[in-house]
Amino acid sequence: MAPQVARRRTRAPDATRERLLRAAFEEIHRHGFQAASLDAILARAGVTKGALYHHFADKAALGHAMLDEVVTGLLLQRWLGRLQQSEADPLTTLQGIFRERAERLTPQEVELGCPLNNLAQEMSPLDEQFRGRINGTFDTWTEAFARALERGQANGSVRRDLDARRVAAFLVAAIEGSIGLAKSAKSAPMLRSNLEMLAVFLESLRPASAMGKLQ
Amino acid sequence: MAPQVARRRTRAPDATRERLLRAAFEEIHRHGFQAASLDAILARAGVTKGALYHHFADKAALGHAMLDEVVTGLLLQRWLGRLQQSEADPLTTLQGIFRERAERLTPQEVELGCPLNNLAQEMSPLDEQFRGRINGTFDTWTEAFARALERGQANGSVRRDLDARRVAAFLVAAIEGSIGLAKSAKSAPMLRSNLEMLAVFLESLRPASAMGKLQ
DNA sequence: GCCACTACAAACCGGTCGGTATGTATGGTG
DNA sequence: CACCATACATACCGACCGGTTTGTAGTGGC
Repeated sequence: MAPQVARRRTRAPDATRERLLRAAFEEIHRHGFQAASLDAILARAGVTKGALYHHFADKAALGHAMLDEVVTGLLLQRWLGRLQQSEADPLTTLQGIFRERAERLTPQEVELGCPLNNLAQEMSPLDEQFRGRINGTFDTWTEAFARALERGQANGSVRRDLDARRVAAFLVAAIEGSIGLAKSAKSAPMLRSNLEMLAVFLESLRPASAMGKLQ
Repeated sequence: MAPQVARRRTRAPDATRERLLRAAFEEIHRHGFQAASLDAILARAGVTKGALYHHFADKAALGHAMLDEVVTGLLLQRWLGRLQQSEADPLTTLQGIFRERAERLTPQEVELGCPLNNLAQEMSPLDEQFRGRINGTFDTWTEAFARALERGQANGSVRRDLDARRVAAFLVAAIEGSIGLAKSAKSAPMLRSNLEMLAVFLESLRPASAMGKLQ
């Protein structure tokens, strides 16, 4: 019943799966999860529905795998890649990260926004599985910032009267909000300005004794 | 061909239109614009497709009208209602607004997030008409904050080395990011914490000469 | 070199979507 | 009171959606 006339390439299941994940990422990044069409994803990946449903149970499973295997890694690499191995004090390191992100903005980042936050805003009220995974990544991110701040508190480079966890959560929220507003305004300068404001804000987290040499 | 058996109530075109706008607002707030079903909106409004397409050209027109006539007003009322008539200095007024919002959080606000930002994140890359309207509202909001800060700069209650417009844009972005992250975390305390952090941040915008009496 | 199983390809399906065609009840106007 | 534009209600449509079924080509193990 299936004519089977078309190309049949050499088999490469892992590569096929990754092509699907990447195509799903790109389609979903632009259209959102619900509005992303499987046919569009398949066309972009260059495979057929048979391949998709061989590798994934349904559209939701594709979305979950895409989150776990594409989005989370990308985000954590972008925003806390240099956080662990940096030898500077945590605030300087964070400022460096923010300013590096501001410099390296791609047009896609401004136009489409943060893939994690996009999914969060779309899916959180609709699907607990999505919300749980997304929130887990936000939590990892926040925890990493918080631990960096705590290290700074331990060695005296960060004010000790702060709740590191709450400051970290604020930073993540401000980053995502800045990306989102810049996307709505289609303005890379707006995003750069907000990231710079965050870097300046970080300066206010240094102990008073350290303020002198910086002003 | 149309049996016309059902109830036909008294005519009230304005009320019907408003019922449609309100139903659209609620469905879209939860599901997003693209995923919001016209049938669900009609069921919620208690009218039929004939009524909808009598009042609006298509789904997009309904969305645009809903933005202009429901969302924008709601947002500006929430976030800059008391900004004009307050007699306190602008920073204190803004702190009051943030803390009042933190106290008056409804479960719906935390679960569903900001309707304007939801639409912004979903529709900005897909539809210039949506993006333009949404961005206009963000702009009005930012401008109102900026003008309040400028008034403070004029009367000496706000530092003059700040770019009021950029600070205002940062505030709006941080607010939206905070709402978005709290929605993902399903956490009203997180939103309250972030709004409080913003209020504290505002304190740092006072001139140095005014710092003494506050610390 | 055959075989069993994996990794797909292609056709197909019911359901839902936004949108339209058509008809009619309502209520102001002459 | 006749008329007619307005304000709907209902039935219907093609397109597309996610998902399933069916068939088969590639491929490692023996």
